[in-house]
Amino acid sequence: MAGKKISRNNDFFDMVYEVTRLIPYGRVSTYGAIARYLGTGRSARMVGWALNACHNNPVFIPAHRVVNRNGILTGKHHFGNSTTMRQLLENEGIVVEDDQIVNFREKFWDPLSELQ
DNA sequence: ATTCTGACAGCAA
DNA sequence: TTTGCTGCCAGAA
Repeated sequence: MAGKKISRNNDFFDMVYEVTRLIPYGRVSTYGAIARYLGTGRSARMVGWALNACHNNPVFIPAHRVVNRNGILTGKHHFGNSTTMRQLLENEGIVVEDDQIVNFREKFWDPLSELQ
């Protein structure tokens, strides 16, 4: 192999993808929670940036299960149509009203406490 | 190398 | 309560 770098080694991006993949079906997490789990609690924006490039990853990543700390679908505009993210969530039994997850507190999955 | 930007979060008015 | 500004970090131009 003549030094072909498809994806960087375990970068922050891959870490984000890995955690995001661990979010259970029907549950959601937040950018800040993932960032905090990775140790860099103040890089929540980087989590979003990483998910923005998640299409580079061959593995499916349930990025629709990641919302902001208020349970709002701030990244819906990055799923092609503005309704795709909401549909994906509702498909998993999550109720979304006005771009916000209903009973977000109950659906919230925190890697810090769940994965320990 | 320097500057800009962003799928956030926290805090001040 | 809602709105707006600031800090944050890493990648892209």
